[in-house]
Amino acid sequence: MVKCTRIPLETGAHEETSLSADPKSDEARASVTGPIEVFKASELLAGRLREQILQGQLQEGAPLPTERDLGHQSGLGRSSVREALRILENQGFVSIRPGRGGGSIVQLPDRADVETSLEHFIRGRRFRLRALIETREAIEPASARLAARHRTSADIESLERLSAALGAAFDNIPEFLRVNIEWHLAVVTATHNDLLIAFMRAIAQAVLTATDLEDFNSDEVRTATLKIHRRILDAIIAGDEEAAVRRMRRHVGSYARLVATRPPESLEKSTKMEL
Amino acid sequence: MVKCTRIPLETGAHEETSLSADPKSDEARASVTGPIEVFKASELLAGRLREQILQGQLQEGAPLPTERDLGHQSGLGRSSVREALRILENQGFVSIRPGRGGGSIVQLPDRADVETSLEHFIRGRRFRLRALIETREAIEPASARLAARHRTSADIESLERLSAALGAAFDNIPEFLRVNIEWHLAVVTATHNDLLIAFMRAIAQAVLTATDLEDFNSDEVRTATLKIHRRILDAIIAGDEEAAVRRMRRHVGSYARLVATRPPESLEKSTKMEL
DNA sequence: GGCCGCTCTTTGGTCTGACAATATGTATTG
DNA sequence: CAATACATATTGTCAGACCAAAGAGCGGCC
Repeated sequence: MVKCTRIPLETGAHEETSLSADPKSDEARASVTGPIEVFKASELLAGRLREQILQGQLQEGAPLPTERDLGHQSGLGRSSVREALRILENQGFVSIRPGRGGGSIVQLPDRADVETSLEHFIRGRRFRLRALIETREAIEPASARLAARHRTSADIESLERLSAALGAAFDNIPEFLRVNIEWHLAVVTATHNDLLIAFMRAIAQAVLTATDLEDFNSDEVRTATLKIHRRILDAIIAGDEEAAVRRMRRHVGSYARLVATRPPESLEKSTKMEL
Repeated sequence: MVKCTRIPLETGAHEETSLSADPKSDEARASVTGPIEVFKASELLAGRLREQILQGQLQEGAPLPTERDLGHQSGLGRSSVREALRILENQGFVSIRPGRGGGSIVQLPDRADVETSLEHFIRGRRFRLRALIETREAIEPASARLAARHRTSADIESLERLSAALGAAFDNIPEFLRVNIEWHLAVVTATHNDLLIAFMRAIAQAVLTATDLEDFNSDEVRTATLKIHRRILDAIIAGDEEAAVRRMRRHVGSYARLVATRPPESLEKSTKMEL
């Protein structure tokens, strides 16, 4: 039985290249063909299904055919179909459940998928503390502005609760740091901008572990943190965008300066360290 | 042969729950066990290998054992091993080549992996034009500052080249928009911050298609674009962070205002439209 | 001796068929 | 009628086979 090329999908790398055409010009043949990409059957099937999902031909919640049916329909074996589904599952396009009535149901990638991807990226490239801080300085002030613009009463309530929890954890430094991150996440959540939320959540964990082992959380720093948090939150509640962004910029900026003035060794330590 | 539970990996969901313990209290048994997560063999293996890579026990460039060897070592069948490798490949942790001397070699997820993930996310959730613009307004001004701080001569050269190309494409609107995006990408690239670069690249394509079909690219708008680009670039070259961030903020802000004042229908159109 | 081409071997890519695990539906039985 | 047991559909996994790709090594030719 023919193996590869019998796939009845539009392969995309099949375009009738007519190898027998123009066989004379043997020299001066300067890269008529770009680097030919070879696609695996599973990748082709996954791509095809993904495109159907993205273009709305497969609605969210719709069930895909069973693995065996997909195999018959596409002319592929079950293992190839399964690998395709594994790809889609990993990318967040289907969720698969075993058992009767199970199968693959269509969904769209959500924040969590982006977050794990970003998390892998950040964890993989250590050394990125500078990039993390710079990114925070980009995202958080803008988020404060958007939070002031879009915050709901639920957002405010959540922020107030976290603020109280932060004050209560004043003497428990690890807890203080944890709640602190949560507070910052709550600000970004109040933007109701999934893109910013996903990005901030992804770097939050990394920021936490980077700051955790540091001792630059003196009483004064923590007291100042509580104070500026209060003022930022007031601005957000009042809907004062300019004040919110200004105060948040100062807040994360002072943190960044604190990190920047640390002796390199301690940074070494924290960044090498797990991240 | 035993099937599932014989996996010699630390399953993580195996913890000796001792089903026979305390069989008397039949009522009032309030959730002793959280929701038990069931892991597939391929997921376990993929997770184990991923962790080894992230913790440096498997260096970048190191070859993994062959699929058959991995199967023997883990006690799994080859199909399970292959599905695990498909996951890792998809996440950017290995690259696989067929043929003799081929196999799986370890690598770390790079920008491209993050970008595809973000791209899927953005394409999946249409309706996100507001989020895209807000994110641009967060990222680009900050990027301008960092570009002014970290730009190299190569960055400047690239930006100058794109500026010239943008001027040359003044009358070719699609080309103008394309080069325009490239110019903005070049600014972010000059930050040398992979996180910001990945994020911007991911939204760039979406921004382009969202703005493409709009007619709010009048002569005046394009002329103004060229002018402000010049001024931003001057600030970046001069290393004037404050000017760079201020001008860039005005630039993307005016764009955002332009979009915001459009009649909703046209936004409808562009956002529904493919993205 | 050095280069070209052939074959050989290793490796991933795919198919097939079988059985296990799982979850739902349905009949059976007290 | 409810609880239980069985039937069934579907994913999860394994084993073995063969195909396809691509470097390794060998041999022949100049």
